[in-house]
Amino acid sequence: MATSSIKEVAQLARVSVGTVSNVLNRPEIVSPATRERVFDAIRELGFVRNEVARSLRAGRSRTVGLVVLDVSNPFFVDVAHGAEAVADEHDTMVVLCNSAGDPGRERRHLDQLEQQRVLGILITPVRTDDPWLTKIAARGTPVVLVDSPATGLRCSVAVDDRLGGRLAAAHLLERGHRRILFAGGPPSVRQVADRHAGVAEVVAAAGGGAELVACAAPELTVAGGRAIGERLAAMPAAERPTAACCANDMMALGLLQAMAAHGLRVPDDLAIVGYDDIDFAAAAAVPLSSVRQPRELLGRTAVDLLLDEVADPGRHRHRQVIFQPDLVVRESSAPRRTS
Amino acid sequence: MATSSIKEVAQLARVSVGTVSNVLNRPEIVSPATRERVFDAIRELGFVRNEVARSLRAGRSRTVGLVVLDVSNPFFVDVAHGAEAVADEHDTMVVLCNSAGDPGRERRHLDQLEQQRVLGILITPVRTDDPWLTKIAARGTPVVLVDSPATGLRCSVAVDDRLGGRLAAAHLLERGHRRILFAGGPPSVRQVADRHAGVAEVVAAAGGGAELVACAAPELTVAGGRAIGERLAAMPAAERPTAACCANDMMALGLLQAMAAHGLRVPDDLAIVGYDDIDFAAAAAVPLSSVRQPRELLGRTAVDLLLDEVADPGRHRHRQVIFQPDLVVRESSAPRRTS
DNA sequence: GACGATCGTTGAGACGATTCAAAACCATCT
DNA sequence: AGATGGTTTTGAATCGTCTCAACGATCGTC
Repeated sequence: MATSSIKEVAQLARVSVGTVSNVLNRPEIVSPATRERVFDAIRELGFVRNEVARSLRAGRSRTVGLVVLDVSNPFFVDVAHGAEAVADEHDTMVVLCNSAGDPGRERRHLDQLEQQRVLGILITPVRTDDPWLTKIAARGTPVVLVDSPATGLRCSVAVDDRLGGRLAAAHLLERGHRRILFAGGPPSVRQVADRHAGVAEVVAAAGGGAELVACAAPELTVAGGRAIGERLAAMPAAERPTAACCANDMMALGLLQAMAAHGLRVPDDLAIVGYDDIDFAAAAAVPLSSVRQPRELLGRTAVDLLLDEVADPGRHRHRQVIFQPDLVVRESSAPRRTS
Repeated sequence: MATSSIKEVAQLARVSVGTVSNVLNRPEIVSPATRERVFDAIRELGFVRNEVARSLRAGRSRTVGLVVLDVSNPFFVDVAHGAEAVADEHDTMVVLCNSAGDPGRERRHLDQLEQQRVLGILITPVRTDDPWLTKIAARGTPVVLVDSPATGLRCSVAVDDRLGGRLAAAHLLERGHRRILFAGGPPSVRQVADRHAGVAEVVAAAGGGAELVACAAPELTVAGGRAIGERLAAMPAAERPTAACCANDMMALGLLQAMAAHGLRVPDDLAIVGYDDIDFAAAAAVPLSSVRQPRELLGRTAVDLLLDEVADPGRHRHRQVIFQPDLVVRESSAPRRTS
């Protein structure tokens, strides 16, 4: 019942603790007979390695922290999945922490992770370039920004959000839409600002009477999208935009639901393009066109960068990886049957 | 850069390590002057407590593991949220692990948590009564089952799924439906089996030509619900059930989407009742009626039970807490306008 | 000025695993 | 018998923190 230690295993197997440790870590240098005796003892005692002691001795734990903005957003779940896959290969654990967009929660998680002496921290920060992150890194815990570009001081993986915005807008313009809505969220969120900028850029360059209407919800959630949808439905049809770029898929889903609730058809009355291409997007009542991000790859690459830094901090060069998004066209922005 | 230890702090503050430890843990027994000197040293060195060493010394880490079936299901996110709230109050961390319904992944997570010497493990197991859980508990890591009733051997928190099924079915019968579908998933999942049983019980007792049709998807996901919806849409209208109870809200959403895609109206052509009452349910295109579970409370209670056991394993008595679900009626099962 | 009592501070073990230089063992050959 | 070389095994030191018995001041009291 009380968990047994290496010492008790040694006693039972009549060897020294050093030998037990060798059996555990380099079994090949231990003679087969001894090895077997030790394994028997381990089995008999139900010995479970104490990772805490290992970590103390090693000076670091075999764990990386991943702090995300919203665990309920499937986008981050997928990022986490990718991170876990790579971490697994390196016998490392990922602990998922949810800041929920709250700087206080984020800070508490960071403190805990630092105290746990994690290998490193992957984070989508609430505020870009929080000086606290620099302090943490300076104290020896590498930090990699996820879905957020860094300056040369550290590693980061991100997706070109401006390009994503351009892709979405260009697609809608090409489909003949002239009055386009950007359904955004808090402009303090960099991802939103960049996507908006991309859309604006293309619309401005289009000419031919193309114009952009912006509308922001307080949160990047389904509810936020619904709220914007309500406002849209209340507009006279003539003034209403004919297409919408959404800051993310959750909002796009909300918008879609609001349209359905008011008897407006998608894409006929309103074409919609989401962002993230979460699995829900393809499965929506009207399958959503969306800007796809390499979600798992983001996670995988983040861990790669982190482990590279950990393996040899001397040789390591900070890199800022930027991926290209691409557009997945589905029914929600199909060519307009009307007019 | 190299993180500094209590020893260096002591040196800089010209006190013993014991005193630094006292400042950290019982500041009131240290004289104000010394205390200040130590705090200054801590600040100057950017000292960060080493939780690993603390855990080793204490014999356990201030962490509980929470292993869930599916992080992308908002139900579990909410459970985790509740757990975290209580854990926070006790200066404890929750690490969220996703088994994704895979026994192998579950097992790996359990091993890791045990090696980390967590305070205890909260788990929604893939298979009920996995003997491995008993072994873990016997070795000294308390286990609490979540959303799954236990026998007297350990604590558990769960919701009466049979009752939930009865509530959903009774509601639909009361609305005049006679041909009712149960949209389920893998019958090996206890929650599904119980909900099904509850529905079946009430339908059987109803008489008046009430009948139950069962249809199972391979997964309790949106896609699973869609698949069932496709089959439904393909049926001649006369044979089609007029109402559906779903094993969870994800499936209900999928079903709803499939209906919309085929031009069938909810609730007129098909009334739908979901299960879990996740936030998406209320925000769906047609707001979903659903059986509500006290999600956060499940998490809160699980941690309470766990910490009670940890605090005094001697006095602790295992308890099996069962909550009552209740039905939330929304548009998706509104009275039928037709006939 | 001796004796306690009180209050702060100290320092020596733990905790459990890893590491590594040194010791022990064994077989073989001179 | 002794030297040689190779393989196994050992045991002490270490990681950073906490705990607790013991120690030293300081003060009041008689």
